[in-house]
Amino acid sequence: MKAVFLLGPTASGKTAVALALAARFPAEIVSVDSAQVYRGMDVGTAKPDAAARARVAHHLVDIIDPTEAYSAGRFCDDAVRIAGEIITRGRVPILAGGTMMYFRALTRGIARLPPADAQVRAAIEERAATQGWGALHDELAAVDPVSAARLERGDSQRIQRALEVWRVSGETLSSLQARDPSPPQLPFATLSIALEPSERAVLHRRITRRFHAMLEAGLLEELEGLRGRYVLEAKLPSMRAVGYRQAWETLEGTAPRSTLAQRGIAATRQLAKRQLTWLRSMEGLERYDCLRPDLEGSVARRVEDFLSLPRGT
RNA sequence: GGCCUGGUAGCUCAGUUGGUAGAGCAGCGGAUUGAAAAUCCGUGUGUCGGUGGUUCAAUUCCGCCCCAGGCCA
Repeated sequence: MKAVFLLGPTASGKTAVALALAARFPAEIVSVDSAQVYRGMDVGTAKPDAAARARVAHHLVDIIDPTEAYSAGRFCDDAVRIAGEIITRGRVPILAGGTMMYFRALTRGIARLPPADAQVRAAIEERAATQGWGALHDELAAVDPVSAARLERGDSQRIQRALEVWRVSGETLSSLQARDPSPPQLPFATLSIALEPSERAVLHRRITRRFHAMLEAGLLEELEGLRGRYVLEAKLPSMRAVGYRQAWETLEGTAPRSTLAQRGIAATRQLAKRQLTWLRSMEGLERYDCLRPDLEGSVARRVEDFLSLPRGT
């Protein structure tokens, strides 16, 4: 009853490590990635290719359309269920990815809250458009002063969520969050491996190369195709994903094609920085320099110890 | 070779009627409870191209030099 968590920023080599592990013992990979859930968004999310997916089972990849939304709450339910099924099959679940809030929701628990309500969100957004988020922050302060004190006046997304919870459930976000604070016990023992670069500059170089490769692999064309198949909007979570947002701007003509690479690379670096901030604050991780030679081998030896397996070569 | 226009933060540029300078972007640090690849908060010393001169004081005015672009030969 064991599972492996593998976390790291974008371009840190998670996929290669996960596949190397799966080559050494029977395993299945559970993606912990808020963008790889979308069907058709392959190039920009660096999804594992068909060969890798034929070799090792991948879960929580291609599970919704880009018109839909996923969430940390759904991820927790899905991941716990799927990991259990993998264990039942006699294999080891490798939960690998870079969406750190999903990891945190899984390991520290997440309060039971009402799911998103598109109508309520639209109504709140409409009011924000005329009155500004400051007014909505004031409104939140009247009903849920604890949450309001925690949130910045400009934090539109969290103010909206707190008001949404209040309107949908009649209870405040802060009281619901305080209700069952104890983290749910995961039904398996875990080893958490974090991949972090010893030199940020090297990661930046990798990001640059990778984004250029994505453009050559047809990121822009992929998005054009998606726009033909689905009714998409810029505000959808899928279209806010790094790379797709910038490509969208170019297709709409609001930002020139000539700056696409530069904008996409910057957005990716900023993502990596936020991911590294998460990792620094997380406890209970075994940290590996993702730039070290033989990263796959050293992680594999540690994981084999954890699983009490005889060592591979 | 001559004339013109530029040379200020990593990049694009603003500015100082002479008192050593500031925006956007990037970068860096942080937060993070069903949108999280999201959303938000904080963070700006840089030989003001070089060198001489004028001045109490020059990045600012003047001379020369270097570099880039343009025009004329």
